[in-house]
Amino acid sequence: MSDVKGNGLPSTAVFQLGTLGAVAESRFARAVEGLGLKPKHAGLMTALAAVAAESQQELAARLGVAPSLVVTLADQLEALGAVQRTRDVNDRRRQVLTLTEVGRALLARCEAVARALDEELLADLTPRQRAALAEALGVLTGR
Amino acid sequence: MSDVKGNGLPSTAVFQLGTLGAVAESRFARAVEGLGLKPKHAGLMTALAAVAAESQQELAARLGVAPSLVVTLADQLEALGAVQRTRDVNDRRRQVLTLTEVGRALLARCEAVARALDEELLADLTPRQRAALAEALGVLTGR
DNA sequence: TATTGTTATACTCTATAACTATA
DNA sequence: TATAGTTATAGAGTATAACAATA
Repeated sequence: MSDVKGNGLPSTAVFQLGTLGAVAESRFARAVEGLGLKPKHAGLMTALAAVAAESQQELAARLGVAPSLVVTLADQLEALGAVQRTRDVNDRRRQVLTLTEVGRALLARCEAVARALDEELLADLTPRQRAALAEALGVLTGR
Repeated sequence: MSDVKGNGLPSTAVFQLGTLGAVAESRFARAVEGLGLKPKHAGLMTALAAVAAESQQELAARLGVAPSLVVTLADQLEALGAVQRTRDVNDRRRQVLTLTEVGRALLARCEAVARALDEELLADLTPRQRAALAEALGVLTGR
C-alpha cells in the first residue's frame, strides 16, 4: 500500500500540471493549425472577446507578453480578418484592437475543438472526478 | 446564476491546463535555476531515478524528445556531476546513463522546491479540493 | 521629452541532417 | 550495411533594443 501523496517530484502538482499542460497545448496546437492559428492567437482573441483592447500595450500587459509579440500576433490575426485595428481618434498613436465577427466565429471553433479534446483527455476520469477537477481548475484560473 | 461548465474557451480543461502548466513551468524554472537546472533536466533525472537508461536513444524515446537533445541535457548534467556515462561493455556504441548520488540529491532539492511551490499554487483550494485535484491529476498522469 | 506601435536584431529551445565510431 | 552517439545546422518562438510617429 502506497502513500496517498506519493513520493518524488512526479507526485507534485507543479510537475504534473507542467506535464499535462505541455500535452494539452501541443494537442490543441495540432487541432487548430488547420484554422491558421496557434495557441497564442486563441489566447489573444480570448482576451479580446470580453473587452476590446484600449491599446496594444495594454493588451500586452494583460497577457504578460512583450508588446512586439502582440504586434506579430495581431498582424497575423488581422490577415485572417479576425481582428480589426482602428486608430484611436483621441490619441492617434494608439491602435484599438477589436474582435470581428470572423474572429468570434474562429474563437467558437477553437472552443468546439477544445471541448472535443477535453473528452479525449479526461476519458479516464469518472464524472465525479471530472467535476472535482473542473472545480479546482476554475478556482486556480480565477473564474 | 451561471452555468456550472461556464462558457467560452477559458472554461475548457485544455485551455486551463495549458495556462496553468505554463505558469507552473515558469515558476519551477525560476526556482531551480539557482541549482543550474532547467525543467527538462529535472525531467530527465526523474526518468533516470526509477531505472538507469539502457541507452540514450531509449531514454529519448521514453521522454518523447530528439536523441540530440538528450545529448545536450546529459552533457550539462554530467558537468554538474549529476549523471554518469559508462560505456556498455557488450555494445561499446551505447552509453549507459546512471543517476549519481549528486544527482539524487539535486532531484531531492527539486522535489522540495516543487512542494513549496505547490503550497503557493494551491493556496486558494480547500483541503477537499486539493485532494480531489491530486486524485484527478494522478489518474491523468498515470500514477 | 515621453509614449505607442513597429521593425531590427539577438537569444533560447529544439529538431533535422550530417558525421564518427562501433557493430 | 545498420545503429548509437555526437556535432552542425536550421527553424520556431519570443524578448530586447533601436526607430518613427504622435503627444
